[in-house]
Amino acid sequence: MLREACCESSPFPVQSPASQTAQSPPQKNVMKERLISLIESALDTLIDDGTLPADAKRPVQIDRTRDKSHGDFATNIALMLAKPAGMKPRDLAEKLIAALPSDSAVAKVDIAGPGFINFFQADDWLTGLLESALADDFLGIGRPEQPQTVVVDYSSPNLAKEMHVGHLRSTIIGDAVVRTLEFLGHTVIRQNHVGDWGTQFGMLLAYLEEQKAEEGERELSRELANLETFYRAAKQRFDESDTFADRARALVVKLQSGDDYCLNLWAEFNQVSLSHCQAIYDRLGVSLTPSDVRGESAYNDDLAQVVADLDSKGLLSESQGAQCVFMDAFKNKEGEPLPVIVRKADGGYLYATSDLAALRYRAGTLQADRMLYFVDQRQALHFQQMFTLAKLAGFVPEQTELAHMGFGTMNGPDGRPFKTRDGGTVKLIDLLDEAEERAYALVKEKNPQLDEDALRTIARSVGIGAVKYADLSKNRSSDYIFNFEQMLSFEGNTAPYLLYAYTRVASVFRKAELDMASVSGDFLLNEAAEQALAARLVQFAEVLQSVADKGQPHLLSAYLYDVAGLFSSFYEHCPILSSEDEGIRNSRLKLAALTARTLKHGMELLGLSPLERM
RNA sequence: GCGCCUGUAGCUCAACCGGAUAGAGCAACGGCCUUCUAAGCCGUCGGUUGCAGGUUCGAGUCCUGCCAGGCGCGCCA
Repeated sequence: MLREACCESSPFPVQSPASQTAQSPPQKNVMKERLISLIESALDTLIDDGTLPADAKRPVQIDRTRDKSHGDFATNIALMLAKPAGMKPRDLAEKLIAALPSDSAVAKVDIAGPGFINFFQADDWLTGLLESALADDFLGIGRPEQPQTVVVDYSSPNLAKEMHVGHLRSTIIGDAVVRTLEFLGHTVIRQNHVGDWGTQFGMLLAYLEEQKAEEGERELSRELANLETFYRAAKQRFDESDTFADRARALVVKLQSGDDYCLNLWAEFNQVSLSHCQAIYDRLGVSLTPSDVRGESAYNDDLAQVVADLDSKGLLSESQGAQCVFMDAFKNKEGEPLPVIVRKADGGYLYATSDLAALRYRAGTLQADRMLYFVDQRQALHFQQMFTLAKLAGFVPEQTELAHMGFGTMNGPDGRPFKTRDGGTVKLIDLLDEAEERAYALVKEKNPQLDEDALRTIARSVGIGAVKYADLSKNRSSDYIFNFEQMLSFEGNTAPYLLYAYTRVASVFRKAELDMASVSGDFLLNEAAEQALAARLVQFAEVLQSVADKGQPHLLSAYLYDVAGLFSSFYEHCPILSSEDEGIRNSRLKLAALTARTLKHGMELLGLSPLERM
């Protein structure tokens, strides 16, 4: 049951970010850095002339404003320094502004409210950013000076069963972050840490063996077509027959000791199970491939060494027959030291042991600078222990960032864990089927004139996209309520709304028989709707950077929803093709082209499939 | 018992390192299609951010204590 907490009895699971390590450096923003150095220079001036005490210098905070009337960026530096300077914040702000070096990127500087300094960026600075985004394959996103190698552990289903809704969040969120990291220029190594090893495989192999003898290969493939049924049948045999159960236990031992016959049987089972997973990935448009699979079994040969190394580092102690590591930071229910058990009294290894082996492999062989684990929030304590221990034992260098990107549970409309009507686990395949069917009905209702192929294509993009987007648009660490009606709605922050916004842009160019790449002329941003859209478009890079830093794709969702809304507003208020003035027409076409590319790239990073028409 | 987490509008969700008037969508109500896809746009209504203190120029955000709920806590994964 790797990566899957026992989820039967947990209607309201934990919702915490609980990443124990520091985040990578703050996102770069050229304008921010520029303003910071201007402010620092002004501070130096005021310190030199004695207005400010010599120890007044501190990190300058500068943020984007929420309200356009406050300019584009604001700093609270005058508020922070007012007390040490013994001045009123607004008076200090005034002196700071007077001391600011002039800069062509800054059009205006204001004092507002209690003493905020607001910066208005110059129009030609903005249009310069727009031009460079439009001219660049990466939409103006610079390449990192030091690309990182990031190992991302995600999806990681249990191969004993079919994928169910519990695997959705890890798979989708992990994939969106992976795509974003790659787009930003980092090297990503996907690790699908599947659960392909453990006692339950004895039961499955025993049943597989039995079925092969009784039914022959053809029936067998039919039987395996539904892994859930197969698992249940095996479990039933295990429970009702002692001889079967004994055989199952014997098979586990043989399997783990490397018996060829067992390994072949095991490989056969896993191949079928993995092909089911891959079919889901393909259907979902998830970038995982068979070569990303490195399951629990891959670490089997390392487990003894992991324990031996812990021992040689003096970390290991025996408790009630088990090999344990006790760390001061972790206490149990009696307030006594809480062990990480790495070897059971019967000699068997555990989940923790293979995770330690994986950590060492990822740091050593894969040379990870950073490791991200997209695993259920309920395993927060486990990962805290693993990360602390891996560094303590020297399996992972101190400077490597280890982060558990935990996520909450997907609940049904009643706020309880999402289940079938009779309380069973919802298979992912069934969920996706229903999403596509619902989308198909909706699309057909809107556009009955479309042919079957077009309907199916649109329904796939909308249906699958809706399911993914519903997840990706929410804060990862919270639980969320899964609701088909809401996610398939054409209104609000949904996949259909975003997809539709893109088709409207695409349609402008189709109508005009123009190539998006061939837009020309200068940006002329006179209308409020144009300015608002433009100002938001140039923020793409910093949004992606924060998605990569925090592992929170909903930041990108929110951004794209915002861009789509600003475009829709622009589209209503600013005629593009019918504009009389050629300069304005060209400018609007350029804005539309950059919007289209931003929306398209953004949606693709989230794993949606944008459509040219719908 | 100890630890972690959550509580924001009737509902579903936002709110960047503590910043300015807590934002969207749905629902309700009212406008806009002879003009680039109305799957759209514009507007109105809706809040003691669970409660009480504290820190701060400033608190949904930090601290303390309550209330409600969830999750985790020795040989499962």
